[in-house]
Amino acid sequence: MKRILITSALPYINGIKHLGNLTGSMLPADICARFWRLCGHEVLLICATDEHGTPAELAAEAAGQDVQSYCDEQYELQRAAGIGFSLSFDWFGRSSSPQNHAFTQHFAERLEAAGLIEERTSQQIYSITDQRFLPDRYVEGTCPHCGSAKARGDQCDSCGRLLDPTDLIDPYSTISGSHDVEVRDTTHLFLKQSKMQDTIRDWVEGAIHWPTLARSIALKWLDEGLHDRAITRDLSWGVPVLKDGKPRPGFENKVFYVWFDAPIEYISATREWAEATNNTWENWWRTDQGASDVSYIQFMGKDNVAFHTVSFPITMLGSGEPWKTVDRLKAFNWVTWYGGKFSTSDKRGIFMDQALAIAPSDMWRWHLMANAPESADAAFTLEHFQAVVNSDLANVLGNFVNRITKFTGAKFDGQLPTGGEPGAEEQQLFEELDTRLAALREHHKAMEYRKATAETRAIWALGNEYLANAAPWTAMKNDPAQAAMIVRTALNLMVIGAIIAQPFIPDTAAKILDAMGVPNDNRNWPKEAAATLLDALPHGLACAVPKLLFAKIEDEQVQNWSERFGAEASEVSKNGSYSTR
RNA sequence: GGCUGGGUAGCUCAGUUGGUUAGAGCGCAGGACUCAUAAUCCUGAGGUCGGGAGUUCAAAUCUCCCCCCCGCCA
Repeated sequence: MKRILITSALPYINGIKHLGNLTGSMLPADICARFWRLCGHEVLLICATDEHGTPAELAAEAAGQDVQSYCDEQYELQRAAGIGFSLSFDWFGRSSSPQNHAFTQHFAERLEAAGLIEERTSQQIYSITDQRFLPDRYVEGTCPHCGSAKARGDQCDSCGRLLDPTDLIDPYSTISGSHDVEVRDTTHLFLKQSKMQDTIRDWVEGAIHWPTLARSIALKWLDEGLHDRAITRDLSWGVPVLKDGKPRPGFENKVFYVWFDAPIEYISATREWAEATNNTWENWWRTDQGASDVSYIQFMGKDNVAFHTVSFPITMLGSGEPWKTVDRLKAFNWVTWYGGKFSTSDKRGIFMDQALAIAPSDMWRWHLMANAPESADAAFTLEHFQAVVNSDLANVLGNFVNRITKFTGAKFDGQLPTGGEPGAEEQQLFEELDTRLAALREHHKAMEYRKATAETRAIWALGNEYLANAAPWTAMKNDPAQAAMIVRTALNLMVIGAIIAQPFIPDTAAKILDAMGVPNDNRNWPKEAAATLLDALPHGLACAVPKLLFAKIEDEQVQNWSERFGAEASEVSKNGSYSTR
């Protein structure tokens, strides 16, 4: 039995996530976790909300709430959405937890002790109206190079030049629009990433199980040279900065930067889980306390790769302590809404709660993984969703289950028939199933979910093919024993089809397995040869006809959703808000 | 401007270390069956593999140049 730690990138707290966010980390992490659990391994699946930072404060303000209660509320909404999608997190934590405060402060302390932290003073724009320092992207003004009036603090879109907010002429706050701003000195803790250059390079070069995309991103950062980064901010909501257990002098009104404390929450959330369930977190994260045999897999969107392959490892390795670092990681591209970006402000796209309100979670899970943005961005369209769901789920799987269970009900009194012996037709089926099961397993191990769904579907289709070839309705007339054997084989095949479908469509798979009375212990990933698997159910077993598994999606529904969610070939806006933050 | 990734049948995508007639699903056409959610099964049509040049007995697959798309970085 292996021990497998799986983390999903943390969804940001400012509202329910859209389908793209779900597809890029939370859903595939869940698929992966479910697969390995079915294989009998010990899995710990961790996720949490990422709650700190300016966007959270502003979102709370916009909602007319204090940050704490805003986060409390949003956390519950996101947790509920996760449950709605049957995401099997062992723990869904919060980066604002006391555990994360403690770990974040601990890491900072260790990094300082290792000589990797120093205080530096720099100039930033302070908005008197908003009473806060403005992060680069919240300052706009006139570009000193090209004169464009709409240059952002980090970059001018007009001439493409990178800027420092203090370069801007007549800067103003994008929060309030106020020009009542000034340049102020502010002191922050800087993490001397440059000193970790060689350590990180060695570590990345030893990471042989990473996809090339992740490696190249990490190496690119290293080749360009790591910059020292400020890991604190002038905010009140976040992890306080301490020195010897007390507020650090000069940092009373500062907190750690959200990107510093967020990944640490992977560890903290594990601790939250351990404390709540009477388990231990150390044997998952400390290689000196049992974590050396843990296999750690991370899921994330492409935009998060650098933080997971460089920044977070610097925190861990820089501490000088034996932390478990990532072994394998899976990064996804974007899901787009009809080729454009999902956009909250333009009401374009579907969010997790809305999705659940219009179709069952299994439909979304299946479609999103069958079209996962693994090699490139993938466009989500309602028309494609309808086509895939109707074909794969309703027609191929749903109809197969329905036809064989109904036939059993009508001709065999609803009992798994006995009698008859498998022949050439079955032999061929066994061989094909063996081949396909092996392939499916490999695709899951490789975390290739487009391929895994295609293979899963092919196994369901085997059921329809087999019935067409074996034609039990014909055999029924002249050779009842033969018909019994065919029906028995098909019912067993249906159960295998449900068992292997569990990672993708757990709710539906459970309906099928429940109807067949398959006990939980017998729902594990199939290991035996097909010949054995296809006569595994006890003869005489009562087989119920499950309620219709999938109602087809009608054209009128697509039409209706289209109008509701702004489906149209949207213009791709360069700065659309896709990211979770 | 630099760097990933992508550009393969109408659509969405596979194509391992270069090697016999380039594959799958959907869609389309024809046929079969009638157990089933007018579902299913079989067969077929359809591609000069973004463009050009080169290496090779042989290139979607390697090299060079160019064009287009998403993204990251400067």
